[in-house]
Amino acid sequence: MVEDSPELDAVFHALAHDARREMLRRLATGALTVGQLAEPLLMSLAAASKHVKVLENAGLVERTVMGRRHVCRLRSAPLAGAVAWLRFYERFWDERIDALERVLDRPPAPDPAQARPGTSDETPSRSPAPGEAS
Amino acid sequence: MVEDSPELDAVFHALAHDARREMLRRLATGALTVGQLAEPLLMSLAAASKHVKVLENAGLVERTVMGRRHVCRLRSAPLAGAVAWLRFYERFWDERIDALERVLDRPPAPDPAQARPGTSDETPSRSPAPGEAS
DNA sequence: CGAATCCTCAACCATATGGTTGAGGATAGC
DNA sequence: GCTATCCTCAACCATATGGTTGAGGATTCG
Repeated sequence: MVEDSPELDAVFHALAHDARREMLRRLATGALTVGQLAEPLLMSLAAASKHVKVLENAGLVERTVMGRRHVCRLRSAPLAGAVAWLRFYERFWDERIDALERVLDRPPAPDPAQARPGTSDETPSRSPAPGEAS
Repeated sequence: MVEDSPELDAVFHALAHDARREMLRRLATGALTVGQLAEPLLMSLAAASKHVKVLENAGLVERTVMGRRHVCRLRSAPLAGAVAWLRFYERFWDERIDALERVLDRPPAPDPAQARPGTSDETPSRSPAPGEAS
């Protein structure tokens, strides 16, 4: 029942550190070596190397060894899985759409599917929410 | 320098564990007590309680103490921030790989190794990326 | 060749995570 | 009041994370 998703674990974990998000952000502008990725970060090269490995482990970075340097490229496919997971909750923040649009500096999505809060078919033992009425 | 985002750190970290994602999934169907959240998980109540606290810390769960039970409600707003961050990378997995190539360094070769950054003083071309600061 | 460069590896350290158990505070129910 | 229930807290343990330094393999350059 408790469907395990080690892949999602790895992706979210990789994103849970600012240094790694920073690396991805910079990789979005083009391939970079480990040394270049490490440069702006205030940590040793070895530490940055570990972060790269975490990203690689999550499938977010692809490494190509070119002689003595390791060139890293962004592989964003795994992020799609993360977004897919998050998308499920979009309907729940509709009450705060304004907040969402404030963060997204882009025009909001038209209207994906349903914007209604939970009324769907999926009603997994919706317990009476004890204490709801006191 | 490396702009810190403790909020994003907390959200992504909260999502990086299957038990916590499972909790959010179930909370999407309605408010649940800590005990109910813990029930399907194969761990002690105390352990589940810690997970709830992690979610709470990330702002993903709102707790209302009702007598002796703690009722948890989903607060999905922080997820919007996570999605906003991820959305930036949509262009890269959206079959618009050409966009990547375009942003890629000046060398037009498809081989990322061509991103050969100078011999001595490399100058990684920094295209505008969100929140880029170094 | 010899030296500089890029990067990983291994050892080490401090702290965080994720789990357990046991104690117990606060309520609810009898 | 007494007891059962719900949940947190504290202590403890094992392992993971995130950082350091030092050694050194592999390349590239002079």
